[in-house]
Amino acid sequence: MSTFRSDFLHTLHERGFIHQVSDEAGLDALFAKETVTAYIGFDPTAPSLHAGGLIQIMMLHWLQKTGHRPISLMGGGTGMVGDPSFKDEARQLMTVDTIEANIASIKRVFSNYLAYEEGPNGALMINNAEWLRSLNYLEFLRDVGRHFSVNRMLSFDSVKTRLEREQSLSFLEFNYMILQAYDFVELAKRYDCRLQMGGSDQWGNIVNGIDLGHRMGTPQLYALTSPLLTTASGAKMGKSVNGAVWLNADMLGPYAFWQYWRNTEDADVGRFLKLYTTLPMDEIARLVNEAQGSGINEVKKILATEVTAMLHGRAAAEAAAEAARKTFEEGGVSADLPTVEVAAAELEAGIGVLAAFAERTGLVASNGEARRQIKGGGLKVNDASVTDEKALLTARDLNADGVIKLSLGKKKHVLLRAV
RNA sequence: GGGGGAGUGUCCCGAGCGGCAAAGGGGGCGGACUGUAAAUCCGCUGGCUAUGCCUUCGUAGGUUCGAGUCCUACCUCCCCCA
Repeated sequence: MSTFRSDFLHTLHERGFIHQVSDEAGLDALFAKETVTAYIGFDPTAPSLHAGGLIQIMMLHWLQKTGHRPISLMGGGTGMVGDPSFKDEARQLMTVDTIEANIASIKRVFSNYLAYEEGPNGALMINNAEWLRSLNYLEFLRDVGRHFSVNRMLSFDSVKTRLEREQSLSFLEFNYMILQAYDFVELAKRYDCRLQMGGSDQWGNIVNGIDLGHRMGTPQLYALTSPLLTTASGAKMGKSVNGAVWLNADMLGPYAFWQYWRNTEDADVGRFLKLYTTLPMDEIARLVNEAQGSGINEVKKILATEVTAMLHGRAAAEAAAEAARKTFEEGGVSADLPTVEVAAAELEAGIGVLAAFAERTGLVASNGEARRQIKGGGLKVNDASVTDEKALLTARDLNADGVIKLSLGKKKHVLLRAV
């Protein structure tokens, strides 16, 4: 279990990526012997992946880095069905337009982690719409459907909750696992893809693909899943104070992304360094060992900067780190904080604090929320608590840099800039 | 097909004799303590042009001064019988 000969499995294991593998010895031997092609599927359910999906991307990254060929598979076909695994109700069906738009948007982050280039281990970006959308129903049933036992499909944990209580499982969704299995076989045939990876919730779907491969005459296929990641206190990865931690910069800026990692719980720092950065293992060990008490904050900054640098580039990561330093350690104002512009004339006339926090910057959801926060001492203008909900912000509140700093709590800041 | 039960604050779970903006949790947000951590403690957790107004308890009607609460129909789900 713990000693792998191949670079790839050895690396994945020591960094904590492995939850389950279908045939450890066999897969290890394969990786030690030849360049292996492996894939992970991404469903286009939103215009961006979030931090929860980062672990999958990192697995592909290591795959390529250890000399093998990664395939990032976009679910342009499977997205039309929707994966019911471990969901307690059906998702709303997406239109083809939405799916295509989501894929185009999701794709953008991959090139930061994978090299899409010619060559034996150049990464491939593939869309399963390519073969799924043109399937002929009757042919598909006869060629592929006959290999599936409904009895067995009903026994999977991934659909059990749906079957035993709550909501119904539509025939449409029930087909998802068949399509995903078919994808694996199709990729095996077209690209000699031998391994499918994914989150632990994908185990059943992946194993179905292996079985289908047996029946349809592919070489031996393999499954590898990563653990379902939660923080040390049990929260799911990828949620932050403002909602999901999106990877796309237009949905979550580098500064906010950096902040998410900066706020990692102490107990998670070592684990996250291994999973989400490419720092060498001995250096990670050194960092974690040296961090005594509050010294761990320095390590959290390294974590945040490394993770952000991979996604948004080194320069953006360092700008985010610097913005945070000015804001938190000097109590000052950094021009790199999120900024909202207002017309100088409006500011001259005066903008109500409630409007400034709610409508203009969206720091709070409504005027009512702003009032409550004022009562609780949560809103600040230029670092001074707001006590009067009728107060007006005017040009006099602009600081030397021509901005007004609005804060919700200690961590969320937005600058109001007059233009 | 027959019988029984259930759908509650658009994050979730859940109480609710006809006067309810609706108990209690969880989650979330803010405050205190700290280290931009965890744990703990405290406050808040429908909207608004706000001593008032508007919207909310599966959907649509009805009874009533007044309905989450009663009646009718419909939708969805669960359980038992066939």
